[in-house]
Amino acid sequence: MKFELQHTDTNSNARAGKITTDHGEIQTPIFMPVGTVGSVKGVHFRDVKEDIKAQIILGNTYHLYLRPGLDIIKSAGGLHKFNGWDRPILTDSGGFQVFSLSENRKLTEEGATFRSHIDGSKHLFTPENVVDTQRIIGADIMMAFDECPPGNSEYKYARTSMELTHRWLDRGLAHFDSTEPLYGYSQTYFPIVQGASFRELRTQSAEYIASKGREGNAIGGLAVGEPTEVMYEMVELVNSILPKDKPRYLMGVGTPVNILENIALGVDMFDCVMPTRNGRNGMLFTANGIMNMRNEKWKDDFSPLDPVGTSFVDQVYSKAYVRHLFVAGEMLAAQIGSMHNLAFYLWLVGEARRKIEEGTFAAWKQMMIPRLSSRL
RNA sequence: GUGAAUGUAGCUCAGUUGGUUAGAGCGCUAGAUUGUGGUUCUAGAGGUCGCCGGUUCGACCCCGGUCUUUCACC
Repeated sequence: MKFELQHTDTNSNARAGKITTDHGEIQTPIFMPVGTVGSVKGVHFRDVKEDIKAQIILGNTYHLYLRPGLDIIKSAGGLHKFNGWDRPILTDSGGFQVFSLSENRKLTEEGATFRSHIDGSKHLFTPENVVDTQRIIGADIMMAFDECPPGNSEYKYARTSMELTHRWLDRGLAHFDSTEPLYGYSQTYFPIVQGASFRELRTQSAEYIASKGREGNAIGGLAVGEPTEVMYEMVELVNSILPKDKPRYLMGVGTPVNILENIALGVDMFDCVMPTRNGRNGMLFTANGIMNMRNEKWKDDFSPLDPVGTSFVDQVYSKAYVRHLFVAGEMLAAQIGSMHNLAFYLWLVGEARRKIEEGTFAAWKQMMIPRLSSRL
């Protein structure tokens, strides 16, 4: 993987860059649709590519390991071959899911034991076997196995957790560096900054992660319950320490406003379930504000779903029809909502990139923020 | 025709020896959702308790009448 920093904004820390992987290039800043079990829920890859214009998607180690399982993915020749997506894939390590989904999880120095949310079976994830799993999946970018403490964690817990994450990182890196990709293309490994909402811990963690000199770095443990302003404060602090010539990935964030604010702070990569999960349930983000498509007020509004939207669904379907589909519980509603939101997110980061290249990003961001958070 | 049931929120139903602002689920109307279990939470609106009369300090509840629906019998 290579990263080329192409433009830096004059009035903020926003940057435009290019990541090159063996599965193609990624223009940053970028949003990565979440494809947990190897699919972007409800959307064909034809549309993810051509309509939404996604350049990279996520997969999830925890989910893919449990189902369909590593034997199947290995037999298929990796996730790209299995699901037919031929552009880059990033896999989350499963650390977050072990803590948010599974039952009876137990942390030890060795790793995390947990019970599957599917059948209750018992499993152990370690920094080493999570590398092996991501080798089998064949992710272009794999993530370190970390612990993600809640946003309201106390200092002592946050510090203990961060220190464990750092020790796990060293083990994961050692294993990564001593193993080879399985399918003939290169893979890279991003470490993750933790430290909850404590400046001191975030500083320590960012310095530790930066010292590893990897090809890209991630910021985890944010947007997990802490106030939004605290998230921005932590990102600003961490980005002042992480190297400028490596991509920075803010995990799990966020709303359209969160994304613009964090681009301004120098973040290059984002992923979030919000466009898909909320889209499936009728909450649509647009350049002019947020629409809840279940609202009664759309029942006889036959204008296009989003007149300035870039997805075909925005022009082909009316608001009234989409409301009808949501109220009726029609699966097409979920598909339309997901496509619209993802296309909008990709438009948003693409537009941010163009404004950075033009040198007008900061002003554009200030103009956009009140619009993005208004309700239609 | 006779007998027995039934009637409470838009729907399906609880309800108390007769006691103050009559409840639930679903639906409806809104809000939430940040490294995804195709969701899940939260709040709100909505009822002259079939109708008429009676008993009682007080009736959704007891009594009489009447109408509705259902079942059984002749």
